[in-house]
Amino acid sequence: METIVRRLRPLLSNLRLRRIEPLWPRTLIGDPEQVNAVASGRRIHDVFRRGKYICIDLDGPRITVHLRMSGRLVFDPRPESQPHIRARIHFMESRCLVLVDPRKFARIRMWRAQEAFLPRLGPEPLRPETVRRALDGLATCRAVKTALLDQHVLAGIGNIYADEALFRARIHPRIPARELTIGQRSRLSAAVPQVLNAAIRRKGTTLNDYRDPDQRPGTFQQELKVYGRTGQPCFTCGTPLVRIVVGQRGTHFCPKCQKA
DNA sequence: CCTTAGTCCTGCATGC
DNA sequence: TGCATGCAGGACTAAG
Repeated sequence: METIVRRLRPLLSNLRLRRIEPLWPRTLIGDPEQVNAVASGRRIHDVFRRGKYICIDLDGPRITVHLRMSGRLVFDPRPESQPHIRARIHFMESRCLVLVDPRKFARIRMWRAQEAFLPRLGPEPLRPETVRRALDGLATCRAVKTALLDQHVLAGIGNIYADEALFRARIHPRIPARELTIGQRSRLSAAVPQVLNAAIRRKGTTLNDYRDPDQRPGTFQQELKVYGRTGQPCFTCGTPLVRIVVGQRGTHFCPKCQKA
């Protein structure tokens, strides 16, 4: 999302919104007529990211886009276009931002200025001190991996990056969050921002669907140590990596480096 | 409040 | 080859 926002910001700044056109009804939350009545004609003055939400601030209201797993944004697509277009955001300047999403999970939402923007999200996990504070605030017996994925605890960590951070911190994903030792907390606090910032430098992780608004893939998949490597040897110790389910999520780890 | 399970969806991998 | 089946997954909601 960070990579997408960085690409999107210069493309969208100062454009004036004409209309949001949902093609799959559930993609746009709320009544399209009302949404457009509020948002139409307004100028974009900021584009940024909060957690996994892309935020587009107009003069007053805010548009958020959540791409979930398979969503993509395409700016000014060629006329021949592509399948799975779920919504189009049209601008007065004859430009267009298209949401493509095979699985139909992505959502666009308009927020009025006076209402609280976004769900209650935890802090951004890009600095060790922030992550450390969040981990120390956890009194939960849930698995540490489940806590990392909880957007109320920290906002923006997805399944891939949770597995990668836990591997780098040498922590078993099922350890109850409140039972983490001081050493484990320190290692995880360092590992989470390390993984996320490295992925941002590599412009994201492209496994199947992910592309930036210019349709360029990321390259962080080359740096993955455990995610999607079930049965392959651990880069540290050679032990075959294991896949389990934690909090209904596929979870990849090294049974030797990440002891229970 | 805390936690878990179910829901939404389709493309792709797998197996017969 | 063709078909059926099962699985993945982020956030929300309902239920325990």
